[in-house]
Amino acid sequence: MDRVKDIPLFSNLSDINLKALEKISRFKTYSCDEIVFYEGDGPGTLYVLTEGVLRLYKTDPKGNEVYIHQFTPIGLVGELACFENMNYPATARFITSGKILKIDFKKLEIDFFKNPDVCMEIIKSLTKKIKILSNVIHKETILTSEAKVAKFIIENSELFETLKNTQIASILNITPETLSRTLTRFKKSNYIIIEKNHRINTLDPITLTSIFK
Amino acid sequence: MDRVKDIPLFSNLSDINLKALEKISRFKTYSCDEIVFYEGDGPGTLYVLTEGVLRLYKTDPKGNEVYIHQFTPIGLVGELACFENMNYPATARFITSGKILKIDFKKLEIDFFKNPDVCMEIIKSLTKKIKILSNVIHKETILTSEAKVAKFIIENSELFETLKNTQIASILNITPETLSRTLTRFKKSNYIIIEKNHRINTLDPITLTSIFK
DNA sequence: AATATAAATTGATATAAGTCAAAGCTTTTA
DNA sequence: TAAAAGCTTTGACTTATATCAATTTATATT
Repeated sequence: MDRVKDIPLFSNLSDINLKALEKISRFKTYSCDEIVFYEGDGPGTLYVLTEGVLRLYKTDPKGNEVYIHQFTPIGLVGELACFENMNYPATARFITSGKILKIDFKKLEIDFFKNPDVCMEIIKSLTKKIKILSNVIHKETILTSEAKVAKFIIENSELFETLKNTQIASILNITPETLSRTLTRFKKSNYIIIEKNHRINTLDPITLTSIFK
Repeated sequence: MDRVKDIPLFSNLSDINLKALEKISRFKTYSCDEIVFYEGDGPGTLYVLTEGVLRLYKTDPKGNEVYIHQFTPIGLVGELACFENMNYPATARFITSGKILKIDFKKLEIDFFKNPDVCMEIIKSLTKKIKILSNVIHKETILTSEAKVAKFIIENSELFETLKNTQIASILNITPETLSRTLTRFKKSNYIIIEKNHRINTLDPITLTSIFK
């Protein structure tokens, strides 16, 4: 994906608009761990993630990362800061290698957004983002650590095979110790079995679900 | 405000669209404490708040209200649930008397959103909402109780005159006891003075700001 | 003004989760 | 395959904030 018109968000643009867009944007490749923008950076650039996994997180006063979300292609990133002309509320860092289309937002014509198809795509993208944020709020304000772990087991059991417990803990914004203790409790209660290859076997999904629902 | 066309979101609609909209919507007045929708309710209705103050909150497993936001006119409410066809993620309750335009979302023509002005207004409304949610996340995941109170004093000192400490505590999602203890500490450190009529006098805004920034 | 009701304060205690440190496992590297 | 590095587990301890209860202070009502 090396062309602007391959991005669904822009696929319905007229050739004129497309040309204009190409003039004010460029693709950039990133390697793993590279930062796209920092929390607090001023706005100005709209990003379209086209390759790789991009992690958004905030940093608390102790310096800990507070996980917000991981984006996978294709998606708009940083539109809040652009549309509301505010600083980025989170840091974006690639956790794989990746590629992004960087758009100079200030040079974007206003009537560009008047294209109904673009509008609809942006609305879709924004509602998707609201859903993500809404889930973050639920996770961080309503769920206990135990409930977070139970929810993760039910909804993402397959990730146990590929992720270390430290990585899961960081996604859940809990410490590895708390995750370990919670898993041990679930094992002792016979809710789960963790097999040799770190595959998780959910014995009692009903009870586990009742912990977070 | 009793007519659909008085709502800015719809002010640019054609007469035909306006007529259609009027057919699938109706105004409803609410008294204080009335619930508009509960967390978990199925979608289907889009709300436009036209009068009053509408509080959105979630409920944690212990039954406590977790404050999300208070909306004042004019604003869209419940669009996430409609656009994403999911259950409402929070409960909406009027804390004053109020009025709302209820729109039957399913009957809304898709090409209705193709109107560029409506689109732009919806995008504006959505980004505003993302900003709100982004702030909620910041407040609830990054700030300590002390930082929440410091931020509230700096950004909303005028509200001390009209709100009881219990109400402020509920907005900050902390207990009245914690708020009281924090204010006492700030008073002892000479950051603030609380005057007779519950007016707050900020003596050291710089230090207070440094607590949450 | 006297009383009743509501709100704020204070102290004691409980609790969930984080921190630190050591020991035991795995995985990677050489 | 041995050594090193990186994870995971476990125990002891700390911390921030909630909870519960009693008291004091404000506000509203008669």
